[in-house]
Amino acid sequence: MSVRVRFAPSPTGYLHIGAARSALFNWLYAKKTGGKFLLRIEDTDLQRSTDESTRSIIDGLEWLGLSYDEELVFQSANADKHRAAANKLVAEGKAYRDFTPKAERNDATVKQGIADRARAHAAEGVDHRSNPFRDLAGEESDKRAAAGEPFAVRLKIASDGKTHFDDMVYGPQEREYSEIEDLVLLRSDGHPLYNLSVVIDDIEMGITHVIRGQDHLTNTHKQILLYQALGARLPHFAHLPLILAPNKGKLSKRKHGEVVSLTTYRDRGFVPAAFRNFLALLGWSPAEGKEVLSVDELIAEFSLEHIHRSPAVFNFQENDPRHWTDEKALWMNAEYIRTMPVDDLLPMIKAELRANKLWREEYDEDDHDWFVSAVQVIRQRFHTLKDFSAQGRAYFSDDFDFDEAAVNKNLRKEPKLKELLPGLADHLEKLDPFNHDTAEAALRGFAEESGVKAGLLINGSRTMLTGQAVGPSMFEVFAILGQKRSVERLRSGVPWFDAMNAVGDV
RNA sequence: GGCGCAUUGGUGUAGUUGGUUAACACGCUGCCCUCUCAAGGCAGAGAUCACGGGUUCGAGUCCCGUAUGCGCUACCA
Repeated sequence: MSVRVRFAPSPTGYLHIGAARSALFNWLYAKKTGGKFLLRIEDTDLQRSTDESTRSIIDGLEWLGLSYDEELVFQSANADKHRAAANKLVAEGKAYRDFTPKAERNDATVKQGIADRARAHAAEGVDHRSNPFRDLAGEESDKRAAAGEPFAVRLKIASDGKTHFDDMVYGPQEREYSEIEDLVLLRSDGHPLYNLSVVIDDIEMGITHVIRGQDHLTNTHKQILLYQALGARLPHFAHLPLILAPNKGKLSKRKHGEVVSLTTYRDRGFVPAAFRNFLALLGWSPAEGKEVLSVDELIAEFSLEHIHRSPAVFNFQENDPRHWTDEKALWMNAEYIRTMPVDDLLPMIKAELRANKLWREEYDEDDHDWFVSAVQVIRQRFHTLKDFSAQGRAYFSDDFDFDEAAVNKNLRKEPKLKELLPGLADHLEKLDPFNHDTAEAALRGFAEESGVKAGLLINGSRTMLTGQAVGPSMFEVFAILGQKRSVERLRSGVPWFDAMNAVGDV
């Protein structure tokens, strides 16, 4: 039987990186086994589900390159099937109507409420099979239902025995029935609940392997009971270790903000392949040590056996712009930016420049070769796509900012540069041809005849031409910017002439 | 409260029939390269493998206990 896996997020917000990783692992498993990867939106919680969120999930998967097979399934569309299944279980005596009035719960205190109730039950000796309606006669139950009395439907779980399954990641698991309450399948308003819906939908969609977060590990036992009650064949289960915050707590948007949202990485200039690669390494590692892996390599290397069981910490420092997300993710992105095939990178840079009004159509036409060579040079030290429009701005526009510290360090510190730089411009202007080597010879010659170190002119030029203190080799910069712009910028004197006497504001 | 899962340097991980100085990547430090910053090369710091017992000639690897963290326990998903 061929593999069918699914990613089943609930559309109650942005796509969380933990969920994105689940999607990735499901997708990789499908590709690895030649199976199908399906997407199901679990929107049964109507109050909290939004179209916007669904949109962002789909966009996020697309951005990561995780395309799904077959039609997108909305769980809410199957509600009737879920209800029918529950009613069938009632008719078969495998589930029962519970006429106990619904207890109101406050979302904020549920966890505490659960613990309190459990403690109280233990103290009073109340067990999970003590529901008074559990063994209500069928006729009586039908009569009360027909009379319009509200009821929830609960699965009737046997008093003795245990469920077990062999998790593909966590190994053999078992749980006593006595630990499991008769779970509610249908709310008293007829609304099907999560455990019922997933099981029915997974059966319906022919899912063979359920790969999801470890937070569902213990729920699996309840779902197995449902599969059995429904007489359905069990899928294989594989649970994934959770991704935690640096303090080993839960990673949540509430507490940690946008670092946990996949779209943040897109918006902050990540190359999708780089982030996908990084995500793949959270909780899984390839058999061989190699960590930078193309999609094809990921697929070839991927196996559930190499997923490990302890939770992974997603390392980042809040309030520190330099370490706003995991350093390894940042490194991975830089690695991709400087080493990936330039043709794959170009469209992303184009989009970035376009968004900042720095794109010119000539870059696709007459100036294409120039554009490629400029990218080849500057991408070497960039970390995100954003850098192309920020630090890289001077390569694409004459309107760029000067870094204050760079101006102080490379220009203001040596007043002689006020004359030297225009002097250098005069020499460069005469060059024919103008290129890396001739520019270097001219600069070094001029430095010697002026009695100054070449480095002084080089660093001064860097700041005059790019506004920055750091960047590629200066002669490469001259070559990229070309003779005309190099000469103009050397003569412009903008950032420091005026500021020398004045207040220092550029 | 109960049940479950986990615990290897700061982080991600390797180590899966128990057997040399616990390996790799990111990060960090230093040196080289050099016009700056990266990249790259070289060198280095950093782990009594959560803790305590036990089994064994020998344990990160097996067993028991403890602690800590996380998850589940709901007419949430």
